[in-house]
Formats: sequence, structure tokens, C-alpha cells
Amino acid sequence: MGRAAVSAEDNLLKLVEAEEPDENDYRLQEQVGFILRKAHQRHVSIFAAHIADLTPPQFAALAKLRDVGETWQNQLGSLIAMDAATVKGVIDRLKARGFVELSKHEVDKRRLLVNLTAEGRDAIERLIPLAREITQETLAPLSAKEAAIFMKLLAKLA
Amino acid sequence: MGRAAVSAEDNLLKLVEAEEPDENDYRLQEQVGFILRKAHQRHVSIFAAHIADLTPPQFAALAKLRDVGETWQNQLGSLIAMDAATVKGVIDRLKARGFVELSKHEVDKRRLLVNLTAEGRDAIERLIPLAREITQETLAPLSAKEAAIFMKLLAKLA
DNA sequence: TTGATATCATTTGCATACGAATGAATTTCC
DNA sequence: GGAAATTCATTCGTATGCAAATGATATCAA
Repeated sequence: MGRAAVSAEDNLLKLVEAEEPDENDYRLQEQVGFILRKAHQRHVSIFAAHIADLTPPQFAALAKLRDVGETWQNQLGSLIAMDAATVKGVIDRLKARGFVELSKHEVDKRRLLVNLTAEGRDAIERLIPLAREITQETLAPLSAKEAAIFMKLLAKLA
Repeated sequence: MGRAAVSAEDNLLKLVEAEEPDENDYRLQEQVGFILRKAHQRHVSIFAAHIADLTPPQFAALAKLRDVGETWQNQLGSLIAMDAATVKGVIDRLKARGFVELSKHEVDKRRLLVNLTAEGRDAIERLIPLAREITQETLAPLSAKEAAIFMKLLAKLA
């Protein structure tokens, strides 16, 4: 009797409060942000296993310079989704490695031009096949069809 | 004539080398790692817009402590995908904020126990509704059905 | 033309993230 | 029981990542 009455009250309470997700629980492991962070971590780890001497952001900078040729630092940053402060550090380290060279824009004196050196071009050409493997291994848990769907949805989200 | 002959040689060469993806181009923007990084960036930005005074890793630590109660630092780290060095920094900052308290494990003297303070519990309870909004906004570019598929595939990948 | 804006780059400060090395405590195994 | 291996935590070094402030240059508009 007592238990049944309490149970009825609980159910009523639940109905009344049912506007909110209601659940008192919150499963961190199911939140998209948490899983995105883990998926990104896993990819970085796979990347490091294939390409030990370069980070993903450094690789991105070289790959994009290969695409577009010489450009100024902030423009490169916007092409690879890095703000000015971040891209500066990346380019500094690539310069120290001899992979890029810097020069001043003749007309617009604000711009710092970045370009691949011969060594940088060799490096990116050599690494691209490894990058293809990295992409494959990252997507390995998915079937080809799943991977295609995932990439489409991920692109929508990014 | 000369051009036609060269073209035929080129085609033959392509067939011979066709084991590799062959393409000389490499589209960074289409690689899963690059898009994962951007999607993660977008989520962090949405998070910050809703919860200004806490980072996603800090939130994750509080949310997980709410789940499992008092536990030792490294265990908490493994539950939220942080290595020992990273979780230490996160917990240090949460302690400085008064959200967690630390104590020594009576039996195993190596363990540093972490637990929510009353203030920490209040904070996480207050923030969870905002976190639900963050999840929704992050997934907003997808329909409900797409979001469900995406979460399933993302979980496979992470 | 000049005053207001905008762009480019740098610097500082803070917060992950992780490899590697270290030391203390515990567990395992012979 | 004791040596070896493991676990827990800390520290150091390096590398993103971003907000905010600053200074130099360029562009726009009144």
C-alpha cells in the first residue's frame, strides 16, 4: 500500500516535470563533445605512430603551402584553421627545421610571406603517402559505406 | 605524333603505378584528422559560449566525480581520457577554485583521492542543463536522424 | 586629406595534451 | 621473503589553442 502510493506520486511528479530532459542523470560518455575529444586524441596518436617527426598542425601547414604556394602567415592560418598566435608558433618551428622560409611582402609591409623550402617540399611529398595511411587507419573501425556517411556528417559539423 | 606517343606512355605509366591512390593531389580539407580537429574546435567554442568559467576538461572531471563519487586522481583521469600529467593540472585548478578536495587513501598511500566539495556539486548540477544545450547546439547542423547515425559512428571511431 | 577602421603580426598568459624521467608504494611471482 | 614488475603521482619539456593587448601598416570614408 505505502509503496504503491509513493510510486504513483513519483510517476505524477515525473509527468509534471517532463518538460526538461527530466532525467537526473547525465552521461558524459555519450556527449558529442567528449567523444569528439577522444576521437581526436585517437587520431593524433595514430598520426604520431606513422609520422614521428612532425605534428598534425605542422603537417597541415606544409600540405597547405604545397597547395597554394607562397602566402602570408595569417592567410595560411585561416586556411588550416589556426588563429594568428597559433600559426606563428607552428611556422616558427617549421622555419627552425628548415622546411619553410620567410620573406617580406614588397607592397604590403604588414605581411610575412611563408613558402616551402626545397627540403620542405621533399618532406611533404615524402609524407603524403603516410598521411593517406593515417586517414585509412583512423577510419578503419568503419566499413567503407559507414566511413563515407561519417565523413559527410562530420563535414557538416565542422 | 610525338604528343600522342608521349600521352600513350603516360597512360601506360599510370596503369603500371595504379596500385597507389595514384593521384598526385592530396586534399587536406577532406582528411578525417583535419576535419575532426575543426569539429572539436567548433565544439570547444560553443562550450565556451555557454559555460564561460569552466573548460570542457574541467567540466568532464566534475561530471565524472558526480557519477562515481570519490576516487583517486589517475583513476579519474582514465575515466575521462586524460593521462596522469594532464589530469593533475585539471584537478589542481579545480582545487584552487574550491570545486574538489583532495585526501590521502588510508590503505594505499600512493593514491590521491579526489572528491567534489559542496560547492563543486552545486556547480556541476547547475551546469548540466547548460551542457545539454551545448550538445544540442553542437549537433544542430544535423537532423535528428543524422545526429543519431553520427553519434553511433563517432563512438565506433573514438 | 585625415580620422576611423580594419588587417597583419607579435607577445603574454593560461589551459590542455603527452612523452619521458623519477620516486614512492604496492603487487606479483619465484 | 625478497627481487622484479606494476601502479600512482609528480615534474619537466615541448606543442597546440585561444583571448586580449599592442604596434605597425593599409584601407575606407567623410
